[in-house]
Amino acid sequence: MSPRKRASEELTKEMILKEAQTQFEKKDFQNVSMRNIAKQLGCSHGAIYYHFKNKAELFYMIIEEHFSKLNALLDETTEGPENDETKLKNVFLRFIEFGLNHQSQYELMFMLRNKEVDSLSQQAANESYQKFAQAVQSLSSNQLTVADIWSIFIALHGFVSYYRGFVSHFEEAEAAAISHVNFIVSGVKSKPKL
Amino acid sequence: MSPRKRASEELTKEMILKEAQTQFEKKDFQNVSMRNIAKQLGCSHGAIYYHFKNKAELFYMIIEEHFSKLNALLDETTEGPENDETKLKNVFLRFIEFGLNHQSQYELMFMLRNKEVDSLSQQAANESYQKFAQAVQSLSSNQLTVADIWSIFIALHGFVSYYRGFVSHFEEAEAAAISHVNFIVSGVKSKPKL
DNA sequence: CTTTTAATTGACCACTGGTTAATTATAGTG
DNA sequence: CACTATAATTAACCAGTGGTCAATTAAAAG
Repeated sequence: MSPRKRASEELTKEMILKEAQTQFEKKDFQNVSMRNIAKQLGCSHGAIYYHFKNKAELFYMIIEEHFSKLNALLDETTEGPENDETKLKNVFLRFIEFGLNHQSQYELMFMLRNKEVDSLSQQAANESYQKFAQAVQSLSSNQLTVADIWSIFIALHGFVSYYRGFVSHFEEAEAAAISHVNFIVSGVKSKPKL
Repeated sequence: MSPRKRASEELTKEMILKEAQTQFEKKDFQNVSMRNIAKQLGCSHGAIYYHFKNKAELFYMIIEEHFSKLNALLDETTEGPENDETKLKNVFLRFIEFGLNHQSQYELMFMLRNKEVDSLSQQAANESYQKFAQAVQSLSSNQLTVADIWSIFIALHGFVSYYRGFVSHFEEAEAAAISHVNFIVSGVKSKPKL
């Protein structure tokens, strides 16, 4: 009554994570269930619990991965060959792009404050923010206070959290994103020069 | 096996709406259920369905009410006795205050794009936004484009959607809100005068 | 005092979802 | 080949959800 799969079809952590990611692209995280992940993988939902202690552990691995991705993205953009203002705009734009192209993950990373999100991911969020703040500081030739940079982040976050669910990919909101980024940058430029 | 309540204890639409509001203050809307509303009211959940067709109808009445409240708030602030710049800041601040003091309602009003929110409330959201845009336009002595005003709204929305769940009342974020509003206003002031 | 009428109950349905214990087939090992 | 560790299946449990409806009963109307 319980045939085991051939070795070639054996379930791996990676397969489960990948399928979860796939579902995250279509639904928000609340609607991604262990049972449905299993169904799509063609395995029983119980099997997943052999590889992951519980749902939280699975989801946590995913967001950890995405915090790394975001950090890498920020570094990469900051170290690019363009001039500082272009790079600053790119930091803003690529943050938005990241948020809109990984909406469910972004939600877990920056929008949930409930029990679902534990202190570990709060810490990861803070670290990513610090990276962001440092990038903005170093790319701007204006006097920006800590509060200014925070407001910039909030403004970008606002864009992502408004358009998420409304568009499914960054490109659909790209024009609006560029306009928003220009608004922010023009505000930054009004600050006194260093 | 089914005693009916005395007249003095009879259920009314208002009681149900009020209890739903109370629950909205503690939990986000996803976790407010017909069953729990009934439990707190000391009635059976079936009783609620005598007064409301379904959950959507109940929730919709609540957000309708809140769109009206927000509209009134915007009018009130715009028509105040202060000078334009103060009033502009107040419009921003009170929008944030509204969002943080009615978090679940704000979520339904401006954050949900799923099936849960129908086209009717989308329309109400647009109307409220138009009111906001007009207020900003009329209170600003600078040349603001449609895109600029949209960016301002997004920046405010960002504040609300970041702090919601993190603080439970506006006052807890008031200092940060003032700082954010000042950031926005200083950006506005860098635009050419009319 | 009797008949309406209106409000309420509670059982029921059909779901979704996480989690776990018992079970069994397979793969690797000696 | 036998044995064991492993990886999977199954079924059940538990807790919740929105929603429906016949039966009941309190209050209102006559």
